[in-house]
Amino acid sequence: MDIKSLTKAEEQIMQILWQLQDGTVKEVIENFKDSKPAYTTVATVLSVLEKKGFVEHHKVGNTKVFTPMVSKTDYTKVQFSSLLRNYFNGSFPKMASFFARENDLDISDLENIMKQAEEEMKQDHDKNE
Amino acid sequence: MDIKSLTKAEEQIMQILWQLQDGTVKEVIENFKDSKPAYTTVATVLSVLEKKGFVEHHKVGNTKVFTPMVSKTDYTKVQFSSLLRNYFNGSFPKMASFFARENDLDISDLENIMKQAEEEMKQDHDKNE
DNA sequence: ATAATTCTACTACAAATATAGTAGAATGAT
DNA sequence: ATCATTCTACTATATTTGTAGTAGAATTAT
Repeated sequence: MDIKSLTKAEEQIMQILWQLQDGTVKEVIENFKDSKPAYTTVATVLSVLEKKGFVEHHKVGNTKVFTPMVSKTDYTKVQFSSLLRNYFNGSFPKMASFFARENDLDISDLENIMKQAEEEMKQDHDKNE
Repeated sequence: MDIKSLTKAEEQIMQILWQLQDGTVKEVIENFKDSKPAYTTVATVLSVLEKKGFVEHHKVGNTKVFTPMVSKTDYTKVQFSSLLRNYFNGSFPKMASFFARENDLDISDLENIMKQAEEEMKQDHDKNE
């Protein structure tokens, strides 16, 4: 089965879980930046995420600890390819030039960016940030 | 007011309108690749899009011709920045290295890609594809 | 001008999304 | 043990999304 899409609320919670590695409902709430949603709201979304295969849980005492089953990297792949396909004709150079234009960068800036990308590549990028 | 997000169905129709420049319900349906939705389905989605400010229409005879009010480029900006921000820490080099890894590219491939990006930049990219 | 076709306006409705309340079980504090 | 707290399970509900039907107006074909 392939990876489903996340809704806004679901994505927000996955972002927190990816960052925490895993967490309880309570911990997820604590990591909400802005206004905290109700405990039950988060619990409900998490159970939807579980149904969708994005998380699993194990119990510690009577508390569920949720763990991502889809890595941020895997979900990134899906999102990235769909953006590339639908908005840049599948061409990464198109995307790069779009970025350059949007930020008023010139050729030398682009070259600089490539250098940084090379640096990034040397690191183990699989832990994602 | 800033640009809202598009749902799947809405996005599909916007993609067609962006491609056609403008079009009637009928023309939009004709441009559906796979199974064509009902006339009224498309009409309903278009009126939602109008409410959201994504399209406007003028009449030709008694037929509505819909025109995008948000350009593909503007919507691309929103989508692109949100992906960059949420999945690459806002760093384009990170995104570039992600792309490189995903496609087993090495440094020289990346340089090549940059060349292509430069070429893209020389063209008038505002008409988007 | 009458029939067939095409569109619009309005309405309908099931499924998904976003959000949260309540009741009661489990756990912890004194 | 009893009270307070914390969690879960289940239920609830408003809103949005996806999809389309129906009635009737406008247009086109004969």
